[in-house]
Amino acid sequence: MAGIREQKKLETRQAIMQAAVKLFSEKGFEKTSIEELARAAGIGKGTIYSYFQTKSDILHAFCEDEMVCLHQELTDNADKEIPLLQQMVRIYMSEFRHVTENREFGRLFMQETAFPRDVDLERHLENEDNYFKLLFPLLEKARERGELRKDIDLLYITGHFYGLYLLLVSAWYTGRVRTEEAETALETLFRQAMEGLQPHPEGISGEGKHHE
Amino acid sequence: MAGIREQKKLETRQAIMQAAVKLFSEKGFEKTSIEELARAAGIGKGTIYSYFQTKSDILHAFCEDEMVCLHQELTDNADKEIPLLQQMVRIYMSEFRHVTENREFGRLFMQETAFPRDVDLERHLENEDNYFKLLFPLLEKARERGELRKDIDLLYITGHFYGLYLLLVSAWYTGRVRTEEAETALETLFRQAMEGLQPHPEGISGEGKHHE
DNA sequence: GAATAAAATTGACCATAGTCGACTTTTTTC
DNA sequence: GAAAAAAGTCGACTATGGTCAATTTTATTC
Repeated sequence: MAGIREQKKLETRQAIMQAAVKLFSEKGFEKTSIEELARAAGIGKGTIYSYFQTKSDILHAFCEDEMVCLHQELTDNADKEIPLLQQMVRIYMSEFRHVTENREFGRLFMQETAFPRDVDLERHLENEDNYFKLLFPLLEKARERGELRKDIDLLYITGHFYGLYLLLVSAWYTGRVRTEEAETALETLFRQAMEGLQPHPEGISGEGKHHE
Repeated sequence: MAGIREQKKLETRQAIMQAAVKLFSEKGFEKTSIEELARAAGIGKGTIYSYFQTKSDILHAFCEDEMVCLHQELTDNADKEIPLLQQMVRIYMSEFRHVTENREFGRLFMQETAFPRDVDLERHLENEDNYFKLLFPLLEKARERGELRKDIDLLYITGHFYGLYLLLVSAWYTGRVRTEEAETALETLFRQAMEGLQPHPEGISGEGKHHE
């Protein structure tokens, strides 16, 4: 019976994660010691390190679980027919809400996601690939509908949206954008990215170039 | 005579910074202990904490010195007459080179810059303001030349460029962009942001800059 | 220049992230 | 089912970031 062991491993991991979520939420990440966490999970301190390499790994594991769940949800609910702009706002706002739900969790997650340590690269790239799998079909559809230029690599397109998303989260952490304003801000940024920052050649959509 | 004391304070700070740069470069940030650093600077461990609040503060102090220096340089060398696109590429590439010169330094700096801890907010905002002071005049000039839409807030314009810069650095840390490719990638992204991601109404490919 | 006040320095000390070899439990082998 | 092997658990131990009361150095007052 090779089952008992694996069963137990899963349960222990669960116990750690549950204790972590509870304690981190109650007292914050920094204020929770590993020893305390171990006690709360009903195991020894050393055991934690056979499930996670570092303290922040525990946090990341949680965030990643959330993200996987979120991606699944997004994949299922993706409405491929509404305009790309709205699709993107919807997707990134879901992520935004998850990330900013707990300020400290989110900060560590973003720091690690945007500028990962070399140790975490592999895990990170895998995660990123999931993203592309989610986004590319949507972008292709949008392109077919004529909403996207055909001379820009899809990777670059995702880059534009992701860059602006990073900006939004950054602005949230510096207090320049409040939670309530976030969606409007993101939509504005995305729309501007679609339309371009330079004036439109023949004064088409919306804005004039009235000189002086 | 109130001079001796202040003189010494400056010298000690210098000594710490020098030792830090040396040791951090040689052995990396994590591997250098505060005690070691203190010995190298010829002072006691506790003294360091009357100059810097935390270990990473030492790193940030260094990075900020660099940045101030860089900003000065950029302000002096800014050529307000060349196209905005090139100005922006030049500015952000200078910063990119500084940040990526030392991988580990840069990572911590970016993590803290993009998603600052609440403790560091004030310092961060001050830094950001310097940025705006550098960029706004350039953007205004560009706008006068008809290179920028007039219906977008300048803050948003800087946001677009900064977001794409964040993306570039992020892509560098994940290995998706190599150092040699960075400038081309950034220029491409910036140009696309200027032109917009959606097809141009009259099939004009974006060169439609009838200036002069 | 002696006495006093203020500022700066220090290293012993504390808390805790992470390690490691001894120990316990499960699985495999015969 | 007993013995050996493998996998998992544990907490004492190490290393280090950060604190603080005692000490030394500098400035001020008379």
